[in-house]
This record gives sequence, structure tokens and C-alpha cells, in this order.
Amino acid sequence: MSANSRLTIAAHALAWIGLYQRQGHEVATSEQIAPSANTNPVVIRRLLGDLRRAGLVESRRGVGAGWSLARDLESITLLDVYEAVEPGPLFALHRAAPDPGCVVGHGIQPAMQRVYDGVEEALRRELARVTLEDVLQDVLAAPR
Amino acid sequence: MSANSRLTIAAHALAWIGLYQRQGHEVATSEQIAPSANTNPVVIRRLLGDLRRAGLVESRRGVGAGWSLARDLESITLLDVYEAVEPGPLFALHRAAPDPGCVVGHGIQPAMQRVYDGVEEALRRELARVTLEDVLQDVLAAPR
DNA sequence: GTTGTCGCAACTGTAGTTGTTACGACAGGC
DNA sequence: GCCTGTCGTAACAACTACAGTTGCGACAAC
Repeated sequence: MSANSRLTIAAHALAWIGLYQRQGHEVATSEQIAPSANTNPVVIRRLLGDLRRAGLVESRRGVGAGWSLARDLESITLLDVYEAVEPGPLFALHRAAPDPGCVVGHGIQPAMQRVYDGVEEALRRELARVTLEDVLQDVLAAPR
Repeated sequence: MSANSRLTIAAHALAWIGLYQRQGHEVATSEQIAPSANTNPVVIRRLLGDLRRAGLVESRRGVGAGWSLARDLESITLLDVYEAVEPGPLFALHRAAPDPGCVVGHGIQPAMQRVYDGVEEALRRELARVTLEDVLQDVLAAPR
């Protein structure tokens, strides 16, 4: 289906900034992060812009500018990141409204919406269980 | 994100066939189902073709042909339908492989894959809880 | 004023989904 | 044998989403 990697790249950028700051640096630039994720600096800036609007990171402009975490990695869950970078619902209802004169067409949308609400809730619970600190520790524990 | 309605339309078609058969008809045609879902018969045939490959419906050709359920609505869960019509994973990893020389780039993919496996498992559990009989009953209970 | 970086708009390329047309394959009725 | 209705499937266009790229203005430190 979607094959959308926004959440992956956003988590990558946050873990990178967190690790970089622990090594004593103040800020990280999109030009530093981009090669690690093998993408373009503008892609990083777009995603970090979403995260800034959600209050997860801060940016400074001018010479010596860059990005820094607004909250600890322990306090940021993947659900926070997901909500910041993924706008729409997981599953869509009918693109064009079904026939309201048909019994099925009339009742199917609320029925499916209830199911989809439950599915999204389960997905959110699962994402909320993992913090970015967990992700970073898992990354650092990877075999060389 | 994806805004993909394949699961919705597939469930709609199955509920429609199930209800139609309970009204005493042998088979339903894609031309009958399509107007109820407000889409094209070929879209219905494509989705029902996926469901036939998964063993959920059967099709007959020739005059008087059409589609019929291969299993009871009670025994078909939305997970069965999801697996039949949705090919790929929910979240993708990096489109281009991250820098293996960077600590984060090296360890991020297995770390995120573990998270995504858990999320998909939660989604599957949730979809498996709902049968198409549940959906049809919910549809029939909708206010007029 | 020079420099380095973000902020953002514009455009392209690629892929997935949907909608549509067309036509062959098949099976039943005449 | 021919006609008819339906599936099966290919081909194509339209639309959307995301990724990638370029360009340039805004801003702040020096």
C-alpha cells in the first residue's frame, strides 16, 4: 500500500540529533543529517519543520544555525512523531459516496469507520509504547 | 497518507454479495455491485479477483454468471480481506539505504523494522476481531 | 557586507490507485 | 452453430502522494 517512509526518516533525524548533542554539539544541520539518511537536506528540513510545529525540535537561523531537540528523547514517543508527520487516516472510505438508496451503501460507511477507528487506536497504542530513547538504544546495540 | 480505499470497497462488495444471496439469489454480478459502491464494474472485478485468489469468493462465467461467497460471512474476518487486497507493508524503511558508516544509519533499519513488525501485528489482531457478519449486522442496524 | 543556514516555493520523476474502454474467453439458450 | 451476458485482463488516462532537486529570500553571527 502506501510504502511511505516519512516516519522512518523523521525518527532517523531525531535519533541523529539526540546522539550528536550527547557528543557535546549544540545544534545539528540538515546538511549533516541528510547523508546519514541518504536523502536530500530539503527533505530533512521539511520533516523537521513538521516536528518543530509539533514542538519536538527547535531551529535557529543565521551563521552557526541548526536544529536541536526541544524535549528529551525519553519523553518523545513514536506516536508523537507519527502525529507530526502523517496527516491523514490509514484507511479511506469510498472515494465517491456509495448509493444511499441501497441498504449496504447506506450503512457501510459508519460501520467501516468504527472499525478503522479501532484499528488506528491500536496502532497509536503500539507507537506510544516506544520512545526515541528506546530506538536510539536499539540502534547503538546493533552488531558492528 | 495512503488514502487507499481498497479494503473499504472489498468489504462493501462481500457484504453486498452475502446479503444478496440471503435474499435467495445464486450469484451477484459486478455490474450490480458497482452502482452500490459508486464505482466501476472493472474495479469490483479486480478486487473480487484478489479475493478469489485468496479463496474467499468464487466466480462463474458465461450466461447467468457472477460471483458467490466461497465461505460464510461469519468465517471471513477483515484480516482475511486485508491480506487479500493490500500487498505491501504499512510503513516503509528508507527508500535509499542509509549510510552504513554512520552509527545511526547502520542500526536504524533493524530497530525500526522491529517497531513496524509490532505495529502491523497489532493492526492484524484488530482486523481479525471483526468478521464480515459483524460488518453486515452493523450495516443493517444503521438508522434509516 | 560576507557567510552559512533555515524557510519555502516551484518543478520534476516515480509510483500507486482509480476510472474507463476495449476485447477475448467462456457457457448457456436458442 | 450463433447469440448473448458475464468474467478476465490488458491498455491507457487522470489524479494523488511522496521524494528529489533547484533556487532564492530571510536571518543572524562575525
